Amino acid sequence: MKYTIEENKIIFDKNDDFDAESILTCGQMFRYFKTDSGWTVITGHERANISEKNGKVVIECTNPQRFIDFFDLDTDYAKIKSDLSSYDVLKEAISYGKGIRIAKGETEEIIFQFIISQNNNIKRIQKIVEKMCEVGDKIDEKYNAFPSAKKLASLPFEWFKNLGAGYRDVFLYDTAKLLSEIDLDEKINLPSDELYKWLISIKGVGPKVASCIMLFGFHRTECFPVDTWMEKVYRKYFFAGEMTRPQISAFLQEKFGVMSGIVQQYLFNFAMHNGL
DNA sequence: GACCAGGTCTCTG
DNA sequence: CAGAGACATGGT
Repeated sequence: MKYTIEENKIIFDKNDDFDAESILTCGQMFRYFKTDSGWTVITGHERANISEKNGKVVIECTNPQRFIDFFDLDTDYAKIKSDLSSYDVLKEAISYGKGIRIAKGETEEIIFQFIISQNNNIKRIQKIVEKMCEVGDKIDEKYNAFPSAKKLASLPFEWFKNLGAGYRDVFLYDTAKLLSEIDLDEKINLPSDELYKWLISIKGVGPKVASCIMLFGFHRTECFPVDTWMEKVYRKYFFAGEMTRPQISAFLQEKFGVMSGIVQQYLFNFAMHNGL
């Protein structure tokens, strides 16, 4: 996508390949906020305010380079959508969510946040996440960063109990200890099968959460997370016999290859917002 | 007051 | 390996 950088702003023409609301609310991140002029999104220690003015999209932010990467602006989503539209079953979902892009989240916070997401709803996930951010580094007057694993590992179990996270509190506590003792950067270049095995070895991380972490936290687009919504989608549009969720994931992954994660987001977004 | 939410863990056959 | 039940909490 063509864009220009002016000081702390990324600016480009309003177009069909970028829709802030779709990108932020399609279930790949949790720290976004509706504002008077548009949206605010937080990733790591960076903040962006997205608005539209005179046919331009303006991303005013703490770090333009980070948000060019975060919003994957150098990837050609027009071509991706064009290619994927050869599948009839995807046309409606792509048309509905045409402005979606897969964001590149911060790995560590994605791990914590998707552990919270299991058997939970997005509103409550956000509430718990923001509660955790009370102990995060200050970004500005209004927002804090999500706390680091090291910071979390320094807090007593009692603190986790009071998050309102329910039975997931022990998962968060254990994961904080675990992540504070390793170097996540060493995981970035692991082959996907090894990365997956490592992730599901974490308590509270199963096949679905591991897939989400790989897709949103490691940008492994060959992953196909299957949750309640995707199971419904499978039954309605792809049914090829009774399967468990991991089997459905493998089946669709086989079908869509490296496009899996992107396909999944179009379908998930469409299913969630249209109820199926 | 069930039922569900971007599931996972543990135990069992 | 697949199936069943438990699991905290908050919203319809």
